[in-house]
Amino acid sequence: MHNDHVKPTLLNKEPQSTVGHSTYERIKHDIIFGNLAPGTKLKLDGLKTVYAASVSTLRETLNRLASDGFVSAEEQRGFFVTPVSKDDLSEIANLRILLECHALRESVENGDTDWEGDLVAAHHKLHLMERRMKSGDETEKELWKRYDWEFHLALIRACNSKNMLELHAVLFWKYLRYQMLVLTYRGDEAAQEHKDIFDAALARDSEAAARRLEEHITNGLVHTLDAM
Amino acid sequence: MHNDHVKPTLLNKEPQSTVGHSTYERIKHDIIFGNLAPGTKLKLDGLKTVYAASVSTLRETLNRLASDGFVSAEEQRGFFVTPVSKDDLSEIANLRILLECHALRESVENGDTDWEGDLVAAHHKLHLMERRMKSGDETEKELWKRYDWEFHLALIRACNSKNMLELHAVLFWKYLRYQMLVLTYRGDEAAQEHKDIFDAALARDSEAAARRLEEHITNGLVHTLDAM
DNA sequence: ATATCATATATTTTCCAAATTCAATGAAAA
DNA sequence: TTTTCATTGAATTTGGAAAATATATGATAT
Repeated sequence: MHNDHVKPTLLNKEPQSTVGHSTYERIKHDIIFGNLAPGTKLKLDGLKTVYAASVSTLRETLNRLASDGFVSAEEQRGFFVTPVSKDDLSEIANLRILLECHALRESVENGDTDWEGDLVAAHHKLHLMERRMKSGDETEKELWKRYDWEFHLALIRACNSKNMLELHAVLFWKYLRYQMLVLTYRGDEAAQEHKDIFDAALARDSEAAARRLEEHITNGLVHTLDAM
Repeated sequence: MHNDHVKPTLLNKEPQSTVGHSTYERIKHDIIFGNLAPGTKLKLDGLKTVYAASVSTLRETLNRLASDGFVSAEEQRGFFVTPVSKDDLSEIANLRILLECHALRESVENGDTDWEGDLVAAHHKLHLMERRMKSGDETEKELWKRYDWEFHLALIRACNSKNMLELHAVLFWKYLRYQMLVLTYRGDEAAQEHKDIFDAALARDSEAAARRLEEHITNGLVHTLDAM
């Protein structure tokens, strides 16, 4: 916890949640976690009542999501939740491998002490959560996936490329939608793979870390494809 | 010319240019080609008169461009043309190398006869243009860059990944903005490099093609960095 | 029956104006 | 002089209503 005793008026720049920003987050969340099924027509009137926002605000939101790829926009025919397909999933997984493994190598080679500290913390939190999941407590899948995300982010954070991190984030969440879609998990194996990657990263063995990360993603891909 | 004698009402789905779509293209173009300088504040009232569109339409456009990364949006403080920096340029170039070289290898290994044909055509058009540029005719830089783009796209088009092509397109245009910014060109060397890549691709030597492409992008990066 | 066309309904696209928030200016107090 | 506070003006954000377009329905003709 860094930012505790800050002057409330000076450094608090983020929580100014506008309607636009919060509906963006909400719709994105609903797409990723399956509340809005792939292919669903997103009629403005309907969304207006559900998300309590005006047409203008909703159109801004949907346009942003369309650029991200979570929503498909057809000129003069409205917006749809982007459909899913095995091909699309494979493409996303392969791009994730390409980008995330490269970023991981860079990160492992450049990461400083702060990076190591954050990584240890992230893995610890994920590890605790994975043990809870293992003992049958599946009530907090979303929290689990947040820790999963924060771990993978911590791994590559020291890659020194803002552009890389932005691209990777979009890929990660697109990939997550597929995981959420099939509703079948491989907690144990994934947990072990996380540990293996973590160990290699701390040992500063960038090649081993990248190799294990590629396996990790590939295994997840196969698992998800099988379940589709 | 493929689509000549088509029933005008049936297959003509694209040219339904809405105001939103065309202002998106225009503003994006103006950012890439420098008519809107990096850092410029994009005030809605101002844009309204220039682009002849309403505030709502403009906000949709700017939100899309913000997701693409051409515009920076600060909550409750409006929109700006995304600033430039040497670091950002390096990041973009490195990402382009990572993605485009990978896509090229895939494409060279999978491309069919149609791909080869399109590639030959694209290179021929680019080559003609490069000769015109060499002889001092710098009147049509934009057309030249379009052919450049179409050549690079033709190279990787057979990579079998829609997601890859979309990501690559954004990177290419971001990279192009920097080239346009410095206004100094290295026509001759680039032309030779294009030819070398082209030859390797046609010879189905994916590794050589990828190696030459990486050099091509690296050389361009160094050249642009020097000019900044 | 099938196809074609006109009408009516639904939906998207666009514009405008009210509401909110930020930035600049200047006055009053320390 | 410096800081603080209130006021004014400018810009963004939001909502809602008019215009343009697409979809559905039904009638007419082939």
